[in-house]
Amino acid sequence: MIDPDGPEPLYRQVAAVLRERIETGELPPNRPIPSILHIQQEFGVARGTALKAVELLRDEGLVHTVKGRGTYVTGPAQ
Amino acid sequence: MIDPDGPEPLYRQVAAVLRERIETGELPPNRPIPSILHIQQEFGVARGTALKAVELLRDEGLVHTVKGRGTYVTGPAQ
DNA sequence: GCCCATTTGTACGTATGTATG
DNA sequence: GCATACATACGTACAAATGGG
Repeated sequence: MIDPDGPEPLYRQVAAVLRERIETGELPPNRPIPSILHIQQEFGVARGTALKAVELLRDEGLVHTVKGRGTYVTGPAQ
Repeated sequence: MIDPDGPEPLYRQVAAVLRERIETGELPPNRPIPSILHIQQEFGVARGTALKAVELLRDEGLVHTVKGRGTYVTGPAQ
């Protein structure tokens, strides 16, 4: 899934996996993506790394975050 | 503000600026100094450099750090 | 309104790898 | 070789917002 020894930073690798799930529709619009804790556990990365990955997707406009609730896939019509 | 090409190490230059702000009262006792992230951005240095600058002030007793909260100016009566 | 769990945000400490002078 | 500097990564802690009971 992700390669800790690869040249690509972990947070970029994690972001890439999530990005693909969004683009394939596995994570549909207006639905929450996995929480930071879930991402931590699934990919075996630290909190900061998971946060950075989600931050990247947010900067790309793919997702939007509601504090205290979660991060959601941004629909095409947003 | 700071000179990346100067002979003085960056972390010392950053520390010097913060030290002056404390001594002039711009950063008053028992008040937080800028966070590591803020220092990074303001001075355009890396995280490690910002950390090292604050570490220097801490060694001098000018500030004290509370993990998870921030770094504060140490009052005269401490 | 209050407590509590969940989730996100922010913050610090530390460590490692790489590059430069 | 060493000090400086940057980027990445892990771990931990405190704060704020949300929602359910």
